[in-house]
Amino acid sequence: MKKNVATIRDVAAAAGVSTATVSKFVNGAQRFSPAVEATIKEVIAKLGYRSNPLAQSMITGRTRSIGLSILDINNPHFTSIVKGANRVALAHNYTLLLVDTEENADRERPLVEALSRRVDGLILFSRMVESEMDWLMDLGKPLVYFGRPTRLPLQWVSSDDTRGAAMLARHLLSLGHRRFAYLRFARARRDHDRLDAIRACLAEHDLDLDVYEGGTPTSAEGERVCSAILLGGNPPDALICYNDLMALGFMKAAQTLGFSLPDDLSVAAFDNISYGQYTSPALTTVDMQSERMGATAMEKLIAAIDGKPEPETGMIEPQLILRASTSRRNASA
Amino acid sequence: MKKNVATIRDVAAAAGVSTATVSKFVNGAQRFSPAVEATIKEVIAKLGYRSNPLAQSMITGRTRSIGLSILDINNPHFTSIVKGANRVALAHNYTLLLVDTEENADRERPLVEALSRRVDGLILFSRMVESEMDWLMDLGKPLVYFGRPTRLPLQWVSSDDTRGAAMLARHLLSLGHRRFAYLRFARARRDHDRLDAIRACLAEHDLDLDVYEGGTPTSAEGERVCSAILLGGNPPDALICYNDLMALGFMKAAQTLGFSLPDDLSVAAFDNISYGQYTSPALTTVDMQSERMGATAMEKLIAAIDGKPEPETGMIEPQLILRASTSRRNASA
DNA sequence: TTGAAAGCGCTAACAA
DNA sequence: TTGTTAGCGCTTTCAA
Repeated sequence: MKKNVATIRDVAAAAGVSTATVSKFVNGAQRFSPAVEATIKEVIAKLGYRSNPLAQSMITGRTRSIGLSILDINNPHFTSIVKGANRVALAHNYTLLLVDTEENADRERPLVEALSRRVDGLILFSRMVESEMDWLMDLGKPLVYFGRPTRLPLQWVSSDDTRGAAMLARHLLSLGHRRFAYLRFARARRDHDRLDAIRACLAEHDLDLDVYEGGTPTSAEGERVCSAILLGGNPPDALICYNDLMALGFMKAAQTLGFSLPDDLSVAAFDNISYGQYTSPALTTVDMQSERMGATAMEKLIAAIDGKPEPETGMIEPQLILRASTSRRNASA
Repeated sequence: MKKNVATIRDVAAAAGVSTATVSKFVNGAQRFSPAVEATIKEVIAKLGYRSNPLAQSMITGRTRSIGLSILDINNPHFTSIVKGANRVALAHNYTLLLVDTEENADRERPLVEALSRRVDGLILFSRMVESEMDWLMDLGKPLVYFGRPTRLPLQWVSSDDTRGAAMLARHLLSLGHRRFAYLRFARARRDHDRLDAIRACLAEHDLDLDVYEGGTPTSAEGERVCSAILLGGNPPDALICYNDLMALGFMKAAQTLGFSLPDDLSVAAFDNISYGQYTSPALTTVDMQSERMGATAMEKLIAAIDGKPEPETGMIEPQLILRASTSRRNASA
């Protein structure tokens, strides 16, 4: 199996030129006499030579790869981000190195530190609290962060969660809902933005918000919490979930409990993962433009690597997607 | 931003020892006099030294990373595979490099060739026809292939598609269904196994199979094909789709067309992606054990890298998951 | 137990 | 247009 792969020296020897010449040829660095060009080309083909990217990187200091750290590869929100980032990376001839920290903040640092030595730049989704992220600055690599850092001078890309949550809350208010609940996921920073924005909207109408704690941002958790929300003595007529996954689980459990959606209550969430279309009722959601977020982050990072300025804001506008899981409040409910 | 990171020489100089000593210390290669050990440790901490994995790999020829090439990161089947593979890789202290070829066979070769130089081994999901895959053998790296190669002497991991499809077909037969249709995705090799197995089961009962061609293994394609299947003049009373994604799309479109599932027809598919639980009716499916497949592939690959024998078969047993999208044939239909 | 020295495969001045 | 030379940061004999 293990072949002894041809090195640049083998090519140089066989072609009767110096390694420098071969190197320049391979990198298209200059023009050559037809004779030399022909022989080099031929020898390379014959030997099946391909330059060793590791050796190349050692000298140039560039790896042509980008590290992307996400929180859960099974969450479609993140795969869309990866998709967007990957497209841009490919277009710029970069390879993507992916790390999945599995929502485990402790695992992040070692993984990212190891990753950082193999790439030209990093894009990070993190659950670490900002006060414990100073080490990021010592990595010595360009970096783009998902979310808005308050203290660290990091490049960032963020969805406008405040805006998105407000849009959703206002829409539900306009449908006549008055008893609101929010199923949160407090470890996410965006959760706090969403919660605050929803509260603010409701406050304008002198309405309260019931808040339920979700332990993980998953459909299983949505299922688990369902009975507490619906049978806990103070059922809402509109529920907002931290993300679509939780809403999917919640809706299934609610229907199992005999509730009818959206007649008994409206349900909505965030992300616009595609599977929200396939439930009954289909899920109303706030599209956070995951793929665009990934693409934007990658564009910013590559610009930073190339030393180009990127003054533009990294804030991404969300869009409200209305589907059948939200409807006008049922007067009889 | 760019720090000049400490090298092994900086450490050696500051500690008053040779680089060789530092190297051995870092790699835990031998024992040292307490004095030396203490100073080195101290200097490393002070300088924040971390060895450069690129330089290390150049010499040792090992990168401690694995390349994984998948067909579509937005397909939960593949993310589960990645999850499984990543778990095992992490446990063995390997980093995962991910490549998404986006169902584009032409893109595979350049991406995989580039990847192969940066990793110790490769795990491949491919849409290339086997007759055009000989170049894989020249990569000079251990390799595990998803699916069963007929000619190339590759290590492989595969789901037992023949078995899974037969289980599903027999179950539908036992429910009284007689008019079967299969929505295929012919570019996948597994599709042929499934098709053949379904045909064989039906043949035992002198039944035919209507076959519809899907262009992509996506929910959008399932939606698109729906009307042709249901309103094409020969509607089935049981439809099997190549994968869950297609079934999700199909079911939504069928309900939009006014069909009632599973009363008007039973629908089932393959993969057991989690979103099949959240549709109404929930989707009957064949669990292909995606996560296990990923884990098994990684285990085999790491064993191969370590030069250990791995004689065990890579065939993975599927499991039929019964849900509400399949039911006894409705006599009035 | 420690160090000197020779590279790994390649690029980047600088000369020719 | 081509070649010489000196490394990148590290490991690895081999000798001390």
